[in-house]
Amino acid sequence: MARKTRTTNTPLDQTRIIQTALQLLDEIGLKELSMNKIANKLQVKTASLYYHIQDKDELMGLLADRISSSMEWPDSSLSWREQLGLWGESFRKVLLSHRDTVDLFNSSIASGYDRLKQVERLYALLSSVGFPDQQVPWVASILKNYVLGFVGEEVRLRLNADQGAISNAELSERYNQYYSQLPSEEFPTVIRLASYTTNSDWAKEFEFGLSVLTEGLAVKLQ
Amino acid sequence: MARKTRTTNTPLDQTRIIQTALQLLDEIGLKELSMNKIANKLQVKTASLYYHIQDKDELMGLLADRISSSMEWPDSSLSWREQLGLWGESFRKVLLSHRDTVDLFNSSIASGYDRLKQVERLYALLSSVGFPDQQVPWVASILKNYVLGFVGEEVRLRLNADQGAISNAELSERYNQYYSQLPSEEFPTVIRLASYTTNSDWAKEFEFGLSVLTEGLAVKLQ
DNA sequence: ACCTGAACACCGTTCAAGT
DNA sequence: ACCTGAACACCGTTCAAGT
Repeated sequence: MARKTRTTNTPLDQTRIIQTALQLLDEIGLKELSMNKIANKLQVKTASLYYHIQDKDELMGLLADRISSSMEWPDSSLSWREQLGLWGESFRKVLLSHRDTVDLFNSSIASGYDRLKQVERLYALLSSVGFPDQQVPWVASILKNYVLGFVGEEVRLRLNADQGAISNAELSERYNQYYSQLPSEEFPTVIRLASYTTNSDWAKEFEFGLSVLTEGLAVKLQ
Repeated sequence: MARKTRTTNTPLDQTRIIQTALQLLDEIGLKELSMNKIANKLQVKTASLYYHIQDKDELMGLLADRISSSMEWPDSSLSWREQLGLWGESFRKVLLSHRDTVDLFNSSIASGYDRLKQVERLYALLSSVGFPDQQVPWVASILKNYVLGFVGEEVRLRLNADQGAISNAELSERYNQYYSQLPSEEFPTVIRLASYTTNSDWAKEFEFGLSVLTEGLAVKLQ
């Protein structure tokens, strides 16, 4: 038999699996991301993945960790309001840098090094600002949930728009039509505000919400 | 052939499917809830479900709608702060009344009658308080996301506790041990606050967060 | 009109066996 | 040590066929 000259594939390891999974995530989205497809892309049988990884859940956790490792942190010489503002924008940017990250983060508990590191930094910031120990995890959780919730909704609504390759104005018009079909005695306010439920400036809306939080937190700090 | 006296099953319809699915949801949780198992519980073949329902996604939406139909609404004669406080508690109560409701709500867009009705009521409240039209959907979204995020985390952490049938003190101890394994130069704050990350009074923490939001909103209203 | 049998194209995971 | 073949117990969905 002729000796095959096919190059031996570089061996599998967690890093390579994660990297490929992340690529695939961006191509096909979280719902379509399967162990089979990841293995396929790595030119390997599915069972091989299980030598390097416990199960799909663990892989999802590693993915989330990998993504959050690219968080940038605000300079600690800034005021706490500025720091929180920049933190929020930075977190949002990270979440928008890959597909379906919000679902990914929500489906796995933060236990990896990189995600814990984010928690550490946020705790430290809040603690230095003057929040009592008991409230620090509470406040951190509020902030984290705000960003996750916001970006989750942002992505859901943007997807609706992108699917049809439609302009903002057209989308707004479509919503208007949808809502105006509703019985007007039952949904007067929804109908009246229909045009405001879509065509918004996401960055501006994000900042608005974050400032609601910081104002509220400032009151608590008094 | 002998005539079978087996009672003919009451015919399938959406309502019966939803009801059974909801029961099953509480028994086995969202991840285990499959069309097969729902059909099985109804003593019917899986394919039959598809005569009454488009697909699983639609069923999940109907489920979410059914759950949110039992929302109670605060008396509109109260102050807006009180109304928002009661609204939050009511929403939280509804979410805690069935298993995995947060994932359910997050995986389906609000389009059914009952969920839209909740939106209408919240919009109306915020509008009457004096928020400008553009901000009403923003604020509603902030409030909704706060409750969903909070309850999601509450359920996740409570589950950790219930799995081991463990007391609050024991759980806190376990967390302490877990966190103290971390390198102390890297995670000083997380380690220091370890005991506060678990044994909290959920109702109190919920109220705290909601009051942060209302204080912040009050500032915006000035 | 309502339900089913049978098939399709997938899942995640395990484990003995191969190299 | 690392990978695979083969199997297991499931998924959601479709559709011609039965009553």
